[in-house]
This record gives sequence, C-alpha cells and structure tokens, in this order.
Amino acid sequence: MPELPEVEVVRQGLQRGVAGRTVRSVRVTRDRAVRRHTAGADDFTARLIGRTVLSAERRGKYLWLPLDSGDALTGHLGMSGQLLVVPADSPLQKHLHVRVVFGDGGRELRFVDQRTFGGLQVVDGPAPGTTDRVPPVSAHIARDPLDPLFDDDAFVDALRRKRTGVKRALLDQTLVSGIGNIYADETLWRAQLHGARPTELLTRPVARRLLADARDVLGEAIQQGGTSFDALYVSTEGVSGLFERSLNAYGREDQPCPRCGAPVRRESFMNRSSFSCPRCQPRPRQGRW
DNA sequence: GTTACGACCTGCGAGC
DNA sequence: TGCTCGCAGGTCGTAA
Repeated sequence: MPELPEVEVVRQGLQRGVAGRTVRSVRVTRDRAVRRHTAGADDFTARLIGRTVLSAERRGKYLWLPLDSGDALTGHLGMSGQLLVVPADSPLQKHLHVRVVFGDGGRELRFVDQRTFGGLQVVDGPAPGTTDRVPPVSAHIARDPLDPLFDDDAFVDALRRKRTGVKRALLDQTLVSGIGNIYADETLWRAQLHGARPTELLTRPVARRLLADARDVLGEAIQQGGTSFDALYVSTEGVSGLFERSLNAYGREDQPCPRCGAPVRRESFMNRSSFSCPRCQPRPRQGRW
C-alpha cells in the first residue's frame, strides 16, 4: 500500500522518466480511474495532449505533474495504484486504466490500479504569484514530516488540541500527511505508545519524540525503496521496495517484539488491523482509538 | 467545527 | 473442484 515513502520513490521515478516530455496522446480505458475529473475522460485527455510535463511534485501521498499550460496532472495511488514508466511495446497490464504516450516515442506513462481506489485528474495549477506550489485541489493536505517547511510547534499544538487517539491522529492527513497504517504502527512502536493513547494527554516532549520517530521511520523507508508486501506496490520501473524486512510491528502478529521479545499483538482498529507490542506499548486504561 | 464510521473496490486465501 | 466469505485499507461523504 503506497504511503509517503512509496509515493516519494514513485515521484523520483516520474521526475526521471517524464519531466520535460510532451504528451502526444492519452487513452483512458476505464472511466473510474479519472472519476475525480468531473468534466469527464474526454476533457481529461484534451487538457493533456500537446502539453509538456515540467516536473514531478508530491505532498503527502498526493502526486502531481505541473504542465506548461498551468494545469497539473494530479494522482493518488490509493491502495493499489501504480504509475509505471515503461517501453511502449511492453505487455499491457491486467488493470491498466490510463496510457500516456509522449511525442518522443520513448517510454510511456501507465496508470495501473487493481482496486481502483486511486485515480488521476487534471486540475488548475497553483495560482500565479502564490508561494505554495500545491494545486488548490490538494491544498487541504497538511505538509509531511519530511517537508522542510513542516512546522513542528504547530503540529505539537494541533495534536494536543485534538480529542482522539494518537493513531487516528497520525492517519489524519489534514494534521500530518503521508502516514498510513503501516508507518503509523511503526512510528508508535518506536515511540513506545499505544495507538489508543488520548492525544490531549500527550506531553509536549512526548509529542515531539513521536514526530521525530515518524521522521526516522519515513526516512529509512525511503532509503530502502518503500515497503512491498506483494506486487501492488512498485516503483515506476516496477521494482519492489525492501523496507518490509525492517518492520518491527506491522504484520508481525505473534512474532517476538525486536525490543523486548513479547509476542506482537494484533488489534482491530477502524475496520483494519493494528500491530503493537503489549509490553512496550501498554494499552491505556482510558484508551481512545 | 470536530469526530466517527460506512462505502467504495478487487484479488487472494481459508474454510467448507 | 468450486463456492462463499473475510480481509486488505486510503479517501470521501455523511451522520452524530
């Protein structure tokens, strides 16, 4: 499942693979993949053809390719989306939904998505003269912890103002972006906090430590190319990441905690799974998921 | 305004 | 062998 490290690896691949190239044709083979482009697939295609991709940008899990028209091709990979840059004659993927062919005849950009939770759209780019380069459609997303402009103090204050559990807060993309279920569990393991710990009871030092741990987890995951549990997450070249080997909690039910040896527990959380160490991360008496 | 929760979607594995 | 069911989970809309 693509979270920030996986999306960053994809962004780097897009920067290498499509920046500076001009779109010759676009083919949408499944409308659902462009459902967020409310003007429809034809308009989506028309706004891309003849346009040159300037760069590849990211905020949290959102990607976008600024175009020379002032528009931006934005994308979210959802749970199973892939943006591949592959030779034009390579076999068509089973869940290929959008193909972007470039005028130079080189590798093409493909959007592949098994579960179609992800999608693409062409949106207005940032308003001229604005310092923030995020398209308005993604402006509600907070900066991620690796963003140089991330405001640590503002995050700590906002976190402690919330009335929810710390894991739910980490997954709130309007508070801090880029963290999904896997890296939330890994961050909490490092911070030795249970996800149900009430945010309003966190001290400032603990909140700062939590943020530092999130940065460490995300940074290390990027170094290793992200986390891959199956073929659903790959880079633009189709290569899987290696961070799965470094996971301490996520997906390790009943395996010994690398820190204390206690068997990792699995709990139900928001219709999904949450993994933690029962000894290092004791559940609070008045916990709140 | 904030928080919580269900729906969306499809492939895979377990169980019968 | 084939069928059913549960699970995976990021985002958005809606309800409380």
